[in-house]
Amino acid sequence: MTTRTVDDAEQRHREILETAARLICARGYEATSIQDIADACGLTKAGLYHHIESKEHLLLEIMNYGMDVFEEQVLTQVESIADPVERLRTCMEKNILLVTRGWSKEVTIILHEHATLHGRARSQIDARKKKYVRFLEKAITEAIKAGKARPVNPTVAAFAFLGMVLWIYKWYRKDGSVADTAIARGMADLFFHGLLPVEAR
Amino acid sequence: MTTRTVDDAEQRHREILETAARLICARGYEATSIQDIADACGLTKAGLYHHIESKEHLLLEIMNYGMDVFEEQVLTQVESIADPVERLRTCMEKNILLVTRGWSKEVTIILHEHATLHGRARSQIDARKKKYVRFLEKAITEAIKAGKARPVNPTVAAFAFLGMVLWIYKWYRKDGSVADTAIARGMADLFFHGLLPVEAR
DNA sequence: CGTTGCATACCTACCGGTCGGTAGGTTACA
DNA sequence: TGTAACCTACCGACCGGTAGGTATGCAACG
Repeated sequence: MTTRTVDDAEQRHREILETAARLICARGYEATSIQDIADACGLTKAGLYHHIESKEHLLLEIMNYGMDVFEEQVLTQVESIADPVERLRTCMEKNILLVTRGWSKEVTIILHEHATLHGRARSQIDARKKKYVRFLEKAITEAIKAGKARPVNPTVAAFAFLGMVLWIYKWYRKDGSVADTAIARGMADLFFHGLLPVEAR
Repeated sequence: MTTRTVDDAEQRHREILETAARLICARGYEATSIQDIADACGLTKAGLYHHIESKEHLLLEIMNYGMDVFEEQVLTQVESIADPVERLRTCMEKNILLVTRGWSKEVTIILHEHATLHGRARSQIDARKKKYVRFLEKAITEAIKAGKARPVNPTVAAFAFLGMVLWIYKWYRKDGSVADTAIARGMADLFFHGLLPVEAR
C-alpha cells in the first residue's frame, strides 16, 4: 500500500532528524559536519543528501520539529486554562520539565542556535517563537486586568519568565544538587511572589 | 624604553582580542575562521599566529578578558554594599546594562559559547563563572538570615536571577520597544516583588 | 506468470574551496 | 646585531555538495 511506504519514509526522515539533533545538540551546529551526521545514520554523505536538502535546511527542519514538540507538550496543554495566573504557572512548570528532561534535543537546539539560521528560515522560526512571547504577554495582561497581577510591563515580565525558564539549558545537570521538580516549584514561587517578604513592600 | 614597547605590545594584543571578539560575537566561534580574524586585523594568517597561540587559546583569552570586564564593571562595584538586598538590586542593574550596552563583545561570547571550550580552559572559565553564582547565593542567604528575604532555595533564586539577566543577550535590540533602563528596573521589580499583588498571597 | 519500466534508496568518486596551523624568510627598528 | 613583527608559500585534512551509477522492489502490461 502506498500509505504504508509513505509512513516508512516519514519515520526514516524523523529518525534522521533525531540522530542529527543528537549530534548538533552535543557539539553545536557548525562543529557538526554532514559527514558526522551521515556516519551516525549509517549512511554515506551522498546517501544522507538523498534525504535532506542542505545542511541549513536540515537545521530548519530540526527546529520546526522542536517547535512542534514544544507546542504539543506545553502550549496546547495550557492554553485552555481559564485562570491566567494558573495558566502561567502550569506553563512554566511544563516548559521547565521540557528543558530539563531533555526528551527533545531539538528544543535545546532552538534555544542555543538562536542566530544560526539566516533569511527566510530564520524569520520562520522567529515567528513561531514570537507567538510564544505574545501568548505570555496576553496571559500577563489578562491577569493584570483581572486584578490578579501587579501592573508590570507585560513584555518585560514575559522575558523574565522566559529567561528564568530557558536559561536552565545552560546550567542544569541531571546529577546536580537540585531536582528539576524543585526547580520548577522554586522558579514559579519566585516569579509569582518575588524574593522579598510581604512586610518588606 | 622597554616598558613602552611592552605596553605597545600589550595594547596591540588587546586590539586583536577585541577585533576577534567582534567577529566571534557576530558569527559564532566555529563559524569564524582564523582567516576572517586575520583579515579584520589587517594581517595574514601567519602574521596573526605571531600574536596568538591557537584558535582555542584565543577564545580562552577573550573569555578571561570578558570575565575581567564583568568583575570590574559589576562584581567589584557592588560587593562592598552592606545591605544584601541592595547589593543584589544594584548587581542586577549593572549586569543588565553590561549586556544591553554591548561595550564588551567578550561578555556576550562568554554567555553564548558556554560549551565551546574543552579541558583545562573550560574548567578555568567555569570556575570564574561559579564564583559569581556563589556570590549571588551568599547574598540571598544573607538576606534570608536577616529576615529581608523569604526562605527560598538560594541556588534556584541565584539561577532565576541569572536567567532573567543573562537571557537578555538573546532578545534585546537597541531599537526595540523597551529601553534597557526600563528592563533593568522592571526585572529587579519582578525579582524582588513577584508578579502577584500582596493581597493574592 | 514473466517481463518491462520506473522510482526509491543508496553508493563511489570526486568537485573547488577552506580549515587550523607552520616552516622559513624578510623587514624595520632598538 | 639581535629581535619583534610580520610575510609568502605551503601542509594534510576536511568542508558542503554533486555527478553519475547501482541494487532493490513494486506496479503495470502482455
